[in-house]
Amino acid sequence: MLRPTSFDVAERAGVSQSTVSRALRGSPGVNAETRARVSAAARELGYVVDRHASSLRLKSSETIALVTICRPGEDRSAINPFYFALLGSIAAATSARGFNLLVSFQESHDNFRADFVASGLADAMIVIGTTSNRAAWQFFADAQASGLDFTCWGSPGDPFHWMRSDNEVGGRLAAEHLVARGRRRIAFVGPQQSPQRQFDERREGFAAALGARGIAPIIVEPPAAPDRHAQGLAAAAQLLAEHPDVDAIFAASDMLALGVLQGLKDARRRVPTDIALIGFDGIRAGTLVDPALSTIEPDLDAAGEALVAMALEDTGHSRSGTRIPVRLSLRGTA
Amino acid sequence: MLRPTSFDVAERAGVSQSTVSRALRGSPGVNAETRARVSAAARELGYVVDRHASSLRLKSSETIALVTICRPGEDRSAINPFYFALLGSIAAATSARGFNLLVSFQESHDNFRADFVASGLADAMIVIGTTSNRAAWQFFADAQASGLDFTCWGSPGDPFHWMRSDNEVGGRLAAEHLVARGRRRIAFVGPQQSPQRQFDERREGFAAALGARGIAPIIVEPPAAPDRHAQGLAAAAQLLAEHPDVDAIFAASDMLALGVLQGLKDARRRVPTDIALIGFDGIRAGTLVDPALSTIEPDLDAAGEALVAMALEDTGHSRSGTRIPVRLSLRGTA
DNA sequence: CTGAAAGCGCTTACAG
DNA sequence: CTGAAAGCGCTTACAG
Repeated sequence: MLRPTSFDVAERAGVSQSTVSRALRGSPGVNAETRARVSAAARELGYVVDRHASSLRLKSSETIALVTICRPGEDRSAINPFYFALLGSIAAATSARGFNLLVSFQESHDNFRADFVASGLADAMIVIGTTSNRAAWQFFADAQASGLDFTCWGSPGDPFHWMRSDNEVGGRLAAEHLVARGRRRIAFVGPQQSPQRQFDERREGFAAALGARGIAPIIVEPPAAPDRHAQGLAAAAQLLAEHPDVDAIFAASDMLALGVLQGLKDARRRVPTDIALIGFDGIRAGTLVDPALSTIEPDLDAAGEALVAMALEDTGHSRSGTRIPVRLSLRGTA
Repeated sequence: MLRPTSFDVAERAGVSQSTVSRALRGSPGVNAETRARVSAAARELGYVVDRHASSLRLKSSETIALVTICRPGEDRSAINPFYFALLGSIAAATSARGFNLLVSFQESHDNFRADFVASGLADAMIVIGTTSNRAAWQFFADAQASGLDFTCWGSPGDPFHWMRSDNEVGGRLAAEHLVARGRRRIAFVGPQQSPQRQFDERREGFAAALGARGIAPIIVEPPAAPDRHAQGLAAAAQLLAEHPDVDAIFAASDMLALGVLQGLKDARRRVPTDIALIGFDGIRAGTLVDPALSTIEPDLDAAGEALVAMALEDTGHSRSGTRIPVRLSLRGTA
């Protein structure tokens, strides 16, 4: 028999179908012996509750939908590994609740889609991914304006319920460390024109802490390039040309930092001897380069847990604005 | 009104509920004017078909379940990026069919789970992930022995329907390139005791091509270590100690190769001048190191597409054994 | 503590 | 071409 139903289990256990349902759901007030008999029958038949029937009845699917926004035309291996790691930690938090995780990578109007909750497929939606895809964030902003509710990672702007790293603290930690190591000609490399606030927050925390020590950072807007790594590479070249005496760099993300690192090597600058470097994100690839990248590392487990908790909260997203703690992870470059 | 139903749409459009269903599903034999009226009413109400009701009726969920096996205790950012990239390409292939993707990361008996199809949540299941978690592969082998059907990436052994890279060709391409560049003291670094055949295939293709040119490779079993990168690091040290005159290395995976590269640098060997290096997988991190890692790169788009097609086939997995094409991607190390 | 029955929101065979 | 009705497999209020 393919796919036995609760009626089959009932027949085998010699009880009614309603009793099977109650016994298997762990409802109170089912005789222990009856429950055991039902469980045995279910096991023998290989019975598994039909989730569609169950969800239809309960009006809840115990599923989270996770949308990851990509750059148009980008292949999957080029997606910033930070988002994959975040996806993994969201999956862990989802699974810890006994929920399922539906994932969707979206990049253009061809595949923008936000109806996971409307169709009943998911109880809540989380949106993460590149800040650089404006069409995508616009699509979700419009969806939210039409009454759709969801939670984002990052700072896509005002209409969203968001959750993000403690970016200012991260900037301050980087600044304090560089100054304590005697660096004085210090640069910040990061997008100034991003529609999202994350990079601004990192720069502001960094600049404020430097300012308190009487230092004004050199600010470098990365030149246009197809991805953050290429931007970092170009930014390093530009920075060295304009400020050859720079002795420390804080990059707004690890992918930028890895590009900067390559740019410094190409220019024969020694890292960290000549120039110290700190990134932001804590991606694994930072440990694979030489010297290994020092970075501000958000607590990803906490991020996944907080995103899922916030998405599932129906009380007006009271936790919107919660900050994920960060720490300075010192490896080779600073 | 929260979540309008097809009855609400019917009332607004002045037709019966069955007509709404037919119109929205694109059934033939619905008057064009009626269809337009129904579509308009649905749009106005923000109606979306309930997927649970629909799936229950149709006995099909248009969803693929993807299980990614992890190392126990490993955090999400440590998962081999190859599997994240494969996940992304599977998501693309799934989405191209209009299917949903349910993902589950599993690492131990605490969260092993294979009932996605049995519960109706998914129409098919794909299993990918680390070859090193024997308990996990044993769990899925047992599940398959009990009649569960699914498709795997890699070569977990006989009971599975699998799909994998053209590993022998990859080994041959690496060998031919190294010999053509004049290398003669050539090593293979890779696990010999893996329960999976992938690494063996890469070694066999490599050794056969070298053999045809009268060269016998040095075979290095990586020492035990917590992950492939650490294994590669240790393997490089061991290889240099035992065969200081080695002039080329083919590593069975990119993460191993990145460890080897670091080990060579630590030993002050110049890459590729003194020693050439080729990895396998084409992960993004290989482009971030200096020099960038040359590698055998499987066609991930083809892999995702083939895995989904195979999982969805119900005709006895006739495509089992299909090989994903690979190409030699020459970057800096060889 | 257990059973008969209603109903979740669809899809489609059947009748017209 | 359209409508009334059955039924997918559950959960639970209601009755006993």
